[in-house]
Amino acid sequence: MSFTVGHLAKLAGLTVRALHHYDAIGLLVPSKRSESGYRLYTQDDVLQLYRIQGLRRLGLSLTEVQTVLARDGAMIPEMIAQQLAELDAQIEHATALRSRLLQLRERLAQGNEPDPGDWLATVELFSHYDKYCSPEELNRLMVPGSEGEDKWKALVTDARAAMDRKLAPQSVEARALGDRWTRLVMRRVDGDID
Amino acid sequence: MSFTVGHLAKLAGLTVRALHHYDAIGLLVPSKRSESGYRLYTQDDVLQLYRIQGLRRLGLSLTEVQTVLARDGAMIPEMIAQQLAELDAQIEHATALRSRLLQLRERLAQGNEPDPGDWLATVELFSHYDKYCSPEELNRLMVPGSEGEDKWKALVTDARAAMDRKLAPQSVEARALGDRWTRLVMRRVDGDID
DNA sequence: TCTTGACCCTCACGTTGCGATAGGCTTCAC
DNA sequence: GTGAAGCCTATCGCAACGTGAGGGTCAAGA
Repeated sequence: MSFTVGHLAKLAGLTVRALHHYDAIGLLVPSKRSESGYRLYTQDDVLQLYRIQGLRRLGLSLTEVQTVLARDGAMIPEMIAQQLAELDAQIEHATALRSRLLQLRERLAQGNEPDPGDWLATVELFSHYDKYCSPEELNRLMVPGSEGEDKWKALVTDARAAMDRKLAPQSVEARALGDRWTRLVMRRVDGDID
Repeated sequence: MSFTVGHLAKLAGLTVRALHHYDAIGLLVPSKRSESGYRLYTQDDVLQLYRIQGLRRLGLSLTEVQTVLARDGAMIPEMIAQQLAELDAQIEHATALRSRLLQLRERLAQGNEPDPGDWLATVELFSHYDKYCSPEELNRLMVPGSEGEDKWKALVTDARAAMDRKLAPQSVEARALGDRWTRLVMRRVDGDID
């Protein structure tokens, strides 16, 4: 009693190509081949495939599935813990991104139908705000004690105020801000600090 | 006033290789080259890179960024909506997976330190339960009105009861269940229904 | 018997966003 | 003038298959 790839694929709800792939990487090698070279899967193979699918449904990669099966299922608790940690990180990340998008959408909606170009500028400003006002990025560029430190702080303060006032991105003031900022950064980079 | 790749990379917080890549795919082609072939980025290039990074921080792929920039930022609202939808789906998926893992962990913890092999069996059973007791999968295999329909229903009921009783996966009863299930599925697939 | 259709086989390239070499110029500072 | 950075192009690698291309195999019907 054995299955061809097509049968097994239908049975397991995946494609023939996927089974070919599993075979190629050694994850599920059919126990037999017909004389003409057809893959023949036995009942044990089917069971193994179920195990594979079970682990995949827990979010493991094919490689991870392979090692878990190789170790005969020891270390499953560790895998679960790891998966949970990754999932939590993922969820947190996605949630943060989501709230950022909501915030941006609101901001764009308030500016009553601006130029298409304005949207881009807003996104750009928005992302700068996000990027350079985060402590991490500030630390990266603002080596404490270096010459321009106070200028940076002033600039950041001004920029933050501008964002809060919802300064039009095309305005003279906004351009001036961008200019100040560009000049500072260029000095950093040209001076090759870091 | 222009930047070399290295400078721009440091400035933007990404690698030289990434900028090479952006160049290769036409996302950010430096406006100039030095005589010896060095990439030289102008201020406008830098601004474009900021736009790119802004859009990337919203979760867009490089291709999406490219089309948004090509259309001069029109369709940003649509992109936002789409991103939000994808994020919601992602969050939902991750959350579901998370709760599944928690459930499994609990189940494994309750079985006081079983064989390693038992873990695998439990995962397998668990995943079957998950898979074949979901309405979607049942529909796929259980063509209504077909001959074995009632047998399937009985089997599913028994399996569900077994899961609830936390039947040991190695027990005779569990094996019998697995057998019944295998036989039914094989009839389906061999009979080439679908 | 021949043929048709539904299978099966083995390559092998495409996807995403770069990382990681390899082999070889250029430029700058000492 | 020479060594250390920094630049160039080109290519392989990664995850998990999708999607053909080109060609055998197998059961059934005309």
